[in-house]
Amino acid sequence: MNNDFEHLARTEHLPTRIATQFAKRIYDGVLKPGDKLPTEHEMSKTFGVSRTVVREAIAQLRNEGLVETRQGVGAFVVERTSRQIRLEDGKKMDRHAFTDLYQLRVPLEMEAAALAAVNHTDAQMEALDAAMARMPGVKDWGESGVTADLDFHRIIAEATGNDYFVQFVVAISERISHVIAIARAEGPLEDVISKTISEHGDICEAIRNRDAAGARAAMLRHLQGSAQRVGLEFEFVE
Amino acid sequence: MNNDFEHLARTEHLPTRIATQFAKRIYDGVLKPGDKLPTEHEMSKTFGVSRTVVREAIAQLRNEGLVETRQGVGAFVVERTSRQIRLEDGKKMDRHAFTDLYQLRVPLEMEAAALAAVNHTDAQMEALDAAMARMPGVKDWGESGVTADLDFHRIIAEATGNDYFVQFVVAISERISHVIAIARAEGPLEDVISKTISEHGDICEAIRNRDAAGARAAMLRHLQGSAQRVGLEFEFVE
DNA sequence: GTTGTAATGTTGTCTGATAACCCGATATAT
DNA sequence: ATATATCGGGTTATCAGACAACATTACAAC
Repeated sequence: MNNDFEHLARTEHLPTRIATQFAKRIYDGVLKPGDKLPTEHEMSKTFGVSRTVVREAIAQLRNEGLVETRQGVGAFVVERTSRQIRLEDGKKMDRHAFTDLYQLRVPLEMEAAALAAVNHTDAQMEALDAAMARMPGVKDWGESGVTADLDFHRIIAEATGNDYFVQFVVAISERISHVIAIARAEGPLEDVISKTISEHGDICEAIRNRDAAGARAAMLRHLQGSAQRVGLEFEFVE
Repeated sequence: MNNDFEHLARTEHLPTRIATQFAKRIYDGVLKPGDKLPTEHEMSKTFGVSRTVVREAIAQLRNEGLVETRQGVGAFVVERTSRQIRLEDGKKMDRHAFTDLYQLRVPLEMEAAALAAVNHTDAQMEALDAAMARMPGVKDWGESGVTADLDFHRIIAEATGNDYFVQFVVAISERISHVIAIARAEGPLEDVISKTISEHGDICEAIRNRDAAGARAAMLRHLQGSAQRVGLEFEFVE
């Protein structure tokens, strides 16, 4: 069987090529929400591939939240408002991508800290204290250290009362922390930990006092300190 | 053939059930990065489903960025640092989810405006002016109005020089704008448009003058104004 | 007019086969 | 002895055709 994809990347496998093609049509508005995609049989015929491949392509679109399938009926383009928010990011985590991601992280976490200061519950404050209490026990910056740091940031995000912050902060900080754990620090470990604890403490206190501006500032100092400890420059416009 | 999924939701179709199961194992650390998944044949046998289903399940995991497959070798759990950033968001866009998303948008776009003020190129400034010039022609807040507004915000994001901002801002503002287009405004359309133009103008000028703080403030005013025009309250901690 | 039923089209799943590919083992050549 | 070439087994990728499950529509029966 001949296929019609000579103009596309040879490396990508068939289902991805087809899915990409339809994704483009959807984003470009050629296929509008509610529109029905061709049947699997039709697509199989027009693209010159087996139904297996077509099905996998459609599954991909479904996973990306672009279409939804109904058995016995067909595949339909979903409403824009109910699409997933997702970031493609094939990029390697080189130094450049890393600083860019860090740059995005900063305003998010600052705002999260501010909102947490205003909105946190008593239970969340306790959870934050508990997370802090775990820090001094950290002996290396492997699993336990990273996890403890991650927990701290996640709990703050949760204290905003806004689930979007939790998802974004967790996704981003998780990714960054693991890089940090590898790219690791200049200077002795004790210094890193003690400084981290001290900065976390500042944030903690500001939140406890429901001091939004203070929390924001403390978070900025922490992120700047953390970045500096791994020898990273990032631009934050005052 | 009998299957072993009675304990799971009956509604989900087979591939999703299997994929979910493996995703859980990965997130729980039972399967660590680098680990090899069972072969398709094995999984087919142990789960009591056909290889078609297994393949689709694996494709789903691959789309979620959790595993990567190598032809002739197998499927492997990917490193955490190279996983996609993605936000699950099955939620309906009710008023509550909308304000939450808006709350996330604000600090992002403020920072984007500030960075754009510092980093923009001449070409990007021209693109911004061009986008502004298109606004007065908007007659309704349907396709053209939404697109023009979206363009404005996207160009600012691009002017940060940081691709992550582009992706986040586009994903979020796109989603919000389409809701706004529907939920539409109290008050006459001319007012909405003229106010939008005026606020965009302020942002534009601040960016032109490379006034980061001004851009940030102007963006905040714009977002607050925009929210207010659709009768939305949101919390932004000063 | 409503309800039951058959027909049809579509997605979901199954089965078995072939092609493309990777990797290690063995054989061969230098 | 080392390097290279070839082969074989295992795995994923794709193909082909079938049946099952489900939705929609049209039509028949009441």
